[in-house]
Amino acid sequence: MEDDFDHTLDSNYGSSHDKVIVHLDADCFYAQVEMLKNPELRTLPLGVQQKNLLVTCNYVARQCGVKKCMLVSDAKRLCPSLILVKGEDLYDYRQMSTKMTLLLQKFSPLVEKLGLDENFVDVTQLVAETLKSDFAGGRNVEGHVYGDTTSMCDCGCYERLCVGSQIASEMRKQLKEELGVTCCAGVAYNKLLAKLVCSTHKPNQQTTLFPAGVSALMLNLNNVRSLPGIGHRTSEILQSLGISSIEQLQNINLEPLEQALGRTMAERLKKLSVGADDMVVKPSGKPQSIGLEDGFRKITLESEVKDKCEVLLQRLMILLVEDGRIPGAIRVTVRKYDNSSRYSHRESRQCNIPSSLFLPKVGTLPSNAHDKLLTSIMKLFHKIIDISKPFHLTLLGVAFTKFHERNTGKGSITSFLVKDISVQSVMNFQNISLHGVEAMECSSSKNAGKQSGSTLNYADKSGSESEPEPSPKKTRADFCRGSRKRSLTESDKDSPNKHRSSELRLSTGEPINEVDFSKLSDGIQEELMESCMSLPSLTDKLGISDNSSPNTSMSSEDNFQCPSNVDPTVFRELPQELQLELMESWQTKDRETLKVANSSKCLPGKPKQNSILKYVISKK
DNA sequence: AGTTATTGAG
DNA sequence: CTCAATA
Repeated sequence: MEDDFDHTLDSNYGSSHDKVIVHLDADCFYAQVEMLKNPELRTLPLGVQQKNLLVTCNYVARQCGVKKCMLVSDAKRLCPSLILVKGEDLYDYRQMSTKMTLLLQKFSPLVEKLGLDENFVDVTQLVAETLKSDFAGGRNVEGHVYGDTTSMCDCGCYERLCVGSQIASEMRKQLKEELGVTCCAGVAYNKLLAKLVCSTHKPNQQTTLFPAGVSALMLNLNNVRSLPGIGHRTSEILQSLGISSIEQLQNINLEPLEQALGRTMAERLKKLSVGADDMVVKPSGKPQSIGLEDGFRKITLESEVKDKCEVLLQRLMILLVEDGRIPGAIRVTVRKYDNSSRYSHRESRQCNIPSSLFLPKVGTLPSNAHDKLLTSIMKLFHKIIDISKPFHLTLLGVAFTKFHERNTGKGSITSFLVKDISVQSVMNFQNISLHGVEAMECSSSKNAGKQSGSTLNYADKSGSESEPEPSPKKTRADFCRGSRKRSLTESDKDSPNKHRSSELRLSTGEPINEVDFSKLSDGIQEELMESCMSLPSLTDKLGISDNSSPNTSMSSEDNFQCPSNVDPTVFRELPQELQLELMESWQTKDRETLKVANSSKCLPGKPKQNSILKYVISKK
């Protein structure tokens, strides 16, 4: 660990060979999970269905010519015996995805999730340790090697990538043995190449790429569209420049490219085209926003809008409780009817919200939080849509952002109760249904239908902050022998049986208990009381920006905010009730009653790693 | 500096 | 459709 891997000092950043990246991609992920749930399906042709779309299918089905992203009707024609299971509730898939990421984190803390079924792992460190401690010379590649192996690079990458391939093999072995999941893996010295080479041998195989094979791998790509980072828009622009093949992209001059795409994009694409990529494996934490949206044919009435938003909000509250953090702002998104541009012309507005809405009010449950939020949502809506004129919407979305962590210790009684109480308040509201539809693995093949029922989907909380294992000095022996202690029993126990979609699930898997405050012991009552009092002060300090400038276009003005003309230091010390009152009176434009004082920025620039400590310190 | 729009990936 | 990263 005294080795430094400071790539930023390299001049050839992006094309140096000093990292080892493994990309893992689970084979037909949804279908695999379904087969684990019901092993009888293993030998039968199986398809996973969302709406009228076959989002994926197992390899038995593929032998009949069934492909993913087919219409269900077409697939049935091709393979009449095809078994179909609904894949709209993503719960079990998320659960498995989390387990996979957790398992991979034993090899390196640098695990980046891509969707539910892919992971990047930066194993540079583990490779270095292995090379250091393992004197045994013979370096063999596990699995396939892509392309040419004759010419060699002398920077040492050959040995590193060999060890990388062995690590990848061990990862796949453990994923199979402990979770029952088969994966493909790609091993290379950067993310781009690891991902590209991963898919060269499917399924359940792995491939390693050495520098000698890079050129061939790139040139074998069919067109620029298959480069990660080039989507439909960029590929259209490139097309208009007469570029469709990778080779053309490699050879075009930088200037015209810059002209069309801007300097940063142009330079990035040029590098990508020759297999250079300096993207770092960034451990995925919790999402920065949690939202839901619903597409539909038309909505023209305000009352319909309100109804839709209310439903979205209800479901959103569940996700919020599962997430455990407190949002600092809410955003509303709208898509107006527009038959010219098939593409999403969307508009959104957001405003801050007081975190007090999400705290337990002891004794009196926060029944009005919902209404307050709904009011905010409608206000935001009115900023986008002038309802005095007719309007026609095709989509509504609501999302929470600007999260901050709950501030009590993670295992603390309070955090448990807070969670619990929130859950109850949500449940009280109405009964809820958890349902998700996701067009995965499919390049959005038009929801021709109406009512594209809203999707429930959010990143898993496998994140870095839960820090399941600090992984103290892994040696090769460690990962090779693997820790097989875990999981099998665990996953058997909470086996993802028939979870009804209306069932409410906490992320921790803990049961929801009734909590009667008065029955709690005095000590606990006191602790709860105390933390309730301290919560708003801390969270307000962390989460609410002053945003006092009235000139910044559409923002602030109404809705809840930390009163900008109150010294936050003073504000923080006030009792919760008073804080609330201040905020409310401020919100209702009753601003004269507030003392003017200096207002300083409450939020640091980057809410990146949301450690409370960091926030506090950077607040100076 | 903070919001909003666009793009890309799954 | 959800979420991140940019612009």
